[in-house]
Amino acid sequence: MLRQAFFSVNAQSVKQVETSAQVSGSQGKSQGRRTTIYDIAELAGTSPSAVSAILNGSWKKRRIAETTAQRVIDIAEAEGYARNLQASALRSDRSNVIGMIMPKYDNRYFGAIAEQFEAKARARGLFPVITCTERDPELEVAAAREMIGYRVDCIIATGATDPDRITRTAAAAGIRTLNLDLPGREAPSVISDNYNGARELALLLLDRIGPASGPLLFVGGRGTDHNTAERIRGVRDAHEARGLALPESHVLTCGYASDKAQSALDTLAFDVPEALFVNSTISLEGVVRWMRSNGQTLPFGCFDWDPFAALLEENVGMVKQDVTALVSTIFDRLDEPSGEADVIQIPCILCTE
Amino acid sequence: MLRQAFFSVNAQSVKQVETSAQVSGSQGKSQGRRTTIYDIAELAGTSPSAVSAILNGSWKKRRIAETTAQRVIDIAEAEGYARNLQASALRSDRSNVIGMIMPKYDNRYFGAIAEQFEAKARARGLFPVITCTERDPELEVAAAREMIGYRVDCIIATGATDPDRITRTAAAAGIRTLNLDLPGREAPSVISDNYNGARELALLLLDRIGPASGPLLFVGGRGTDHNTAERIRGVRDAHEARGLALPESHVLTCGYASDKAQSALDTLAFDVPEALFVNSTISLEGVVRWMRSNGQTLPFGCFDWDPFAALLEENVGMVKQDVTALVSTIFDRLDEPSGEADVIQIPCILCTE
DNA sequence: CTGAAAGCGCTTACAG
DNA sequence: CTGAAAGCGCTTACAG
Repeated sequence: MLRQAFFSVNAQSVKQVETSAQVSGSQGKSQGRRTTIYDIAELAGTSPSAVSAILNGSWKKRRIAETTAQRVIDIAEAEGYARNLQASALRSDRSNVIGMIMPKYDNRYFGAIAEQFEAKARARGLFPVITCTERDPELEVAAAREMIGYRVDCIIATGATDPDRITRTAAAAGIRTLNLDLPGREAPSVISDNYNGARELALLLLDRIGPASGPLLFVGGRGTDHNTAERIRGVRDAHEARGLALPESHVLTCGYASDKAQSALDTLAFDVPEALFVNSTISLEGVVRWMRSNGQTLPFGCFDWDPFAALLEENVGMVKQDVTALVSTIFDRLDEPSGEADVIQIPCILCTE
Repeated sequence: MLRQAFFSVNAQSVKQVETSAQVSGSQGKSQGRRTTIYDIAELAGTSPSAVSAILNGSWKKRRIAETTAQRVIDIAEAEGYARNLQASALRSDRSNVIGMIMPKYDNRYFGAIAEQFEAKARARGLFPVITCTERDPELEVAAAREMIGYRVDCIIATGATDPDRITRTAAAAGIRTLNLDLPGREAPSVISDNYNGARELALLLLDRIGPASGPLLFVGGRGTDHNTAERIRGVRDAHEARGLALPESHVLTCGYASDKAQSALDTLAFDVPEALFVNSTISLEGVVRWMRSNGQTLPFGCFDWDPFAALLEENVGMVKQDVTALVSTIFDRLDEPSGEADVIQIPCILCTE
């Protein structure tokens, strides 16, 4: 670990830092109180009420003189005024913060959801706040409680293990909840059409390996979660459509961690089938690692898309969830009046490469 | 798009939703005011001050009767009380929120930083808040301003285009700033040792293609950003160490988007060199797409690691940045007294597979 | 040892 | 049309 003055490693600029330390040191606390609307009111020769209205944009209805408004805005700028949004939220009972709870950031699906959620939230004038809870049910409610404490306007529970618990906790504080990716019974949900996505991908795989070839091996996910259950149902129906059966032994719901998938394959009690249906890119990491270390090159399909996994030679197809539609639909549901606790399903896109 | 009652698609559970709509409707607003410390004080027959102390944990120093404390805690629980953290922060001038600004969520490096940042923040009793700014300098300061408005205790600017602007904006409100991944001159920074990581990877590539083979092609990144400049310097020095020169024409700093990398290769004015040094997994996406559509299989090395890209046949090596060390070092710097604006560099890990 | 009171920085009906 | 005043839900010195 190297420790050095700024850019000193860089041959291009050996210049030393001069002001920085003092600057950051002298600002803030030592400079005394932060500027408030009272300071600005005094400076501008008007009332705090007027300043408040001008600075939060509600002044058009207040018929405040254009010149006063401009003066106040200029002074605020010059003073480096930053409205205290906590105080504002406390008083007005609207935080303008929208929270999202997310399991992980380790795949493109959740990453894309996070980015689009933030963009859409900002477009509505809301401040987006995301927190990731590692698929841990306790952490999920703890994070929800925290967001409730900060009085967010709404919580979107993405891929939550127990969305209904979050909904009930939030409801007790008068805060709405919406479910994304994994459905709940007590709040509106938007999820992918897992059944049809999985069914199409399974048909593609079965037709690739040919009619005489046995059943697929399903790898990954939690047997208890709604999406995995639906995908298994889709895979099973695809088998049936081709006159095959999917035995229980061929369904390895070993969880989402990649090691789990790898060791599930290592300890398989029978010959590995001719093609694999992998239930997430995370599980796929373990599957491909297992193939590489066992000299196998089995065709696979994966529910969820990743740009590099798509380029692997064994890849037959990937199901890409329609993040744009998912996120925009969840924002539409924010506007629904009462909030029927039904679920909207969004079709997936099958990417064959 | 299907819209349906919960689970009605699912053959396993056709049960209809009964209570949900009413439950979420009757809670909150319609139920009247949310519970406050005054309500609880009345219920418990004690003072709001005592309730406040008990519920925020400061009561040990206040020698409050064990029984009173327990009674208050039970009542709070029963009433579904959620402390208003805004009010608490406003009064105590400590929000206990720590903010992070992040460019994107579309690669494993930033995803891992986000997860570890959150874990470490929670371990310190801080509420982590991340917001992603799409490499847009204006959005970066806008997001910083927003966080300042909510009076976060500290902002960590990760991979920021103009960290110093964020530092100055925050300093005006008395809020500290720390830089991660990309350094600034006006706040403490923690970054990867880009020079040595790039140099080692370039040596690996050069030795792979052999002594007679020409220079590498450097693809991706912004010429203006510190990390890219350092990596180019490392690649250049590696060439020199092998008695080669890296011509300017072989440095394609075409930005971070994958399309940019692809079209930079498409419009290359000379024959493509024998191996590529790719300056991020995002650029690598475009590079590999270009190779696939041009029937090329050039060995590449990439600065940044991705589990699937690592398995591509053309991959020679990937530089994995040490996220654990980066994040724990940035939290160490949070504890430093004044805040020297120097930069600490963390060595990278070269993954050859 | 405990509670009453002031005040954090805003917003917003309300009276002038 | 504008400003004084009350109050959002807490915390914390301070007096009893």
